[in-house]
Amino acid sequence: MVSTVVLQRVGDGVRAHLDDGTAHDLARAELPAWVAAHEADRPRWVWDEATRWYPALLAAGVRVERCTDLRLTHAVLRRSPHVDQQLLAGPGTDGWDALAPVVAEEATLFDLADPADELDPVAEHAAQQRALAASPQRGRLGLLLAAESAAALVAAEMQHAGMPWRADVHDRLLTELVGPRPPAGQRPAGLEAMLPGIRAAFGQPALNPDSQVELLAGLRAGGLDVDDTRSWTLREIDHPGIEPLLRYKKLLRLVQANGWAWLDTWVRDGRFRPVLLPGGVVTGRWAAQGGGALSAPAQLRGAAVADEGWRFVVADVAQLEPRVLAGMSGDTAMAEAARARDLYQGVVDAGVVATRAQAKVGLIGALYGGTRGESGLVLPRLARRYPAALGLVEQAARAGERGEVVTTRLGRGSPRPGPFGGGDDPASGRAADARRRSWGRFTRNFVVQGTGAEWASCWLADLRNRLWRLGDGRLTDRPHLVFFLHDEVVVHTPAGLADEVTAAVRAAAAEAGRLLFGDFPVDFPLDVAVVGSWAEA
DNA sequence: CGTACAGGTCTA
DNA sequence: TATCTAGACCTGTACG
Repeated sequence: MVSTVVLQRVGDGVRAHLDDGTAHDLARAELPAWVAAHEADRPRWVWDEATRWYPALLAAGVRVERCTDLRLTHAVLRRSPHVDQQLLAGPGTDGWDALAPVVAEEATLFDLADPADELDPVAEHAAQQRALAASPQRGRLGLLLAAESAAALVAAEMQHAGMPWRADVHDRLLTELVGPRPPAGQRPAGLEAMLPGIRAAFGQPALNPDSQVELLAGLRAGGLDVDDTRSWTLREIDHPGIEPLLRYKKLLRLVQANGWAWLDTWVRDGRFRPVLLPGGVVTGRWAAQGGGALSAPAQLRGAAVADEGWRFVVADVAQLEPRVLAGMSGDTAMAEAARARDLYQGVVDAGVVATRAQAKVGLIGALYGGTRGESGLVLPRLARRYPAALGLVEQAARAGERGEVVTTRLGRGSPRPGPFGGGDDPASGRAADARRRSWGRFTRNFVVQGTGAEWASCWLADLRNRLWRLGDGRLTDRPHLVFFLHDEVVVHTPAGLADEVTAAVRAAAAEAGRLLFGDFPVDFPLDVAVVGSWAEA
């Protein structure tokens, strides 16, 4: 019975190292069947990097339960202050540091030149295991490594399945907003028709709102005292031309970012498949490439439609980060407020502030380091009532200002700052202070955003396994994840299993809370919707 | 003429 | 007296 199998590319083939010390050489084409046969033992598959292995397995219909993604785990261990870096050091360290995921499909054509082939996954795995075992935080770090690796599996599976996306619906939505698709290089008719009114309103017959420079000049020539053309700047101005101009800018932006060109580029065979990169952000959040997956516009989510006979289960956790802060600081008063479905209302009900809006800006200010305006006004009251929570982020900020590394709940370390500079003259001293405070805001947010990302990875990892057990057959025959964005998931499921999926999503959230915070009573209530289209959630 | 950057806007 | 975290990505424009 093997518990670990390290996979390594050797020439054109694959060498599988079992933990009984034996190794098996396989042809590349034999791998999926071999993995499928051994998956019955539920081993942990260890590979250099999931995007170099898992897509081909999924394409062959093979799903694995567990893996170690050495690139991701290496990155975590390298930056964690809880790890003795000497134990990780070796001749391959620089190579592992530099290893990048395979993003473009064409990259696989250049397999032969892949720098990953120079790396030794067996040696790296052994070094990582030694470093982990020697860490005083091995429990939490081990959980983080497992969660990070599971996230790599989720990302590959989501790309494999794709988000159902109806090009015809998308086209209809666009047409309703700006008219039918125009010839390349032309404005849609709906936008073109808005121009005369806007130009007349500002008395600028040649005004071109598509150019920021021309728009700014035109508005100033028309008598408006503005220094930029941002929406929130223009919104403050009382002028009859502003409303149609803002409407024009919003529609133009929509067409430019998610119009027909987006559809042509990113939707194939009824699926939207962005490249998703777990751990792609320093805080541990996922990054994405292609199709602007991190900013999928709410306005067009109606084009995401579940297949015939299928449904979406859309779930998001409200106010994830304040809840995470309550858990990691052990602040029982804030956990009490988090018992409410709406944490901000919980703060109001506790008599800390008068309105929900105050609770929201106050807490967001605490997480981001805002001190101005409304946020600054209510901060002292929050600090009195929630000393542990506010103290934790305050300490993280001070540590960052001193140039120290801060860590998340599970031990992800923040990057080290560059030199803050400074000098004898007042100007450079002020600049250095500004950089210090700026870095403090970053570390303040790092501990919370990063722990939020850890909670989300644990949620995903557990949910993934629950979903698998709900169905039969291949991944895309069963309920499966199709989208994830920081604190929101979309599951595509046969309609008959939607209720079970809903229960699974909730159970996984509860499990994630236990994994991170043990018995500490902080809730992570979900908003869950079973819908036919993403827009209905 | 290709690249880099500024400005802007979308997401959590 | 300070423009509050993390991203992606589009266009127009300046630059080498």
